[in-house]
Amino acid sequence: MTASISGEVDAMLDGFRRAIGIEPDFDNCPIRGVLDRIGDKWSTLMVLTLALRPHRFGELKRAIPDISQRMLTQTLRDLQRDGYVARKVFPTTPPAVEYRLTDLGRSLMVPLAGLVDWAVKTRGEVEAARAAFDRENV
Amino acid sequence: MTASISGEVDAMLDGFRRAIGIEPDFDNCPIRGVLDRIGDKWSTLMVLTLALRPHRFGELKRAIPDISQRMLTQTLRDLQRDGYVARKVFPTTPPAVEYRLTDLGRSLMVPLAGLVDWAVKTRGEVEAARAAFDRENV
DNA sequence: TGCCTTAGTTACTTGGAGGGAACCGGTGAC
DNA sequence: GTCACCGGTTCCCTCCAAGTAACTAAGGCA
Repeated sequence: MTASISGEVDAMLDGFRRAIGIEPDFDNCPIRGVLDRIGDKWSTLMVLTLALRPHRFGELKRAIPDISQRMLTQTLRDLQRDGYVARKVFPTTPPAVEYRLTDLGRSLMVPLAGLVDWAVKTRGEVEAARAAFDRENV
Repeated sequence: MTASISGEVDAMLDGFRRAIGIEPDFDNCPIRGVLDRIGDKWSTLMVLTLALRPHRFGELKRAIPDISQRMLTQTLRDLQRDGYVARKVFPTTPPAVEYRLTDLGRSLMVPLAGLVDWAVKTRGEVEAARAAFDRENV
């Protein structure tokens, strides 16, 4: 780990320094906007699943078995509202509805992949840190 | 946006496909572990603040004015437990406690920078999508 | 006639994240 | 003596994300 991890990080920190001064407005913060989505219980899993291929409503329910129907609908609506997911209705009977990632949704996969990659790589370190902490703090 | 965004994404999706089959265990999922941290209200802001420079407890409270003392302590303990933040006590009177990012914590800045960068870049698109959605759905 | 399907919606409930405020120990300054 | 300072801890309360379960529409099928 060098003193400066990467130019990208430095650029972000500059942006962050400015942000603290200029915009202490939490609700309009673009970072908070995406973090709230990333951070909720199902969004990421849903985006990841839809990245594999488009899914119908029932397919998603089967792909993510422990999600409730209520949260499935709500998460899809939220993702759709933000433009990450497109909803296409086929007026058949019974109705068929297909959900697929938009270009915007697919573009989220890039930073998300970075995060997932980091999580997998540092998994062991984090577990070790937790074990050490719990040992020291009875 | 091409058919395949990047090799990294493809690799992640492969990993994800395996994960759905092998490990449907939510609590031990390394992705969920980092997402829960990233997703909570104060962790990211705290990591970003500590990335600027080490801070004392009171400095953090002043840097993030609307955090409660309770959540400041709790978030710091969580970050410390996972090995992202190091806590150093100076046995002076009154006591001084310094918090700084560990190497592991600094390494998180890389994927985090990617996410922040993406959030800033796509901010307009998301806002437009929301406005369009709200217009169509009364 | 009644039961199956898909894709939802609605009402009720609960667990946990987070907020507010009071309290604490040790010490130096007034 | 008591006030302030720092870095917490503790208790209590509130609010919201999420879960559960029942209900819906429109048609196919037996």
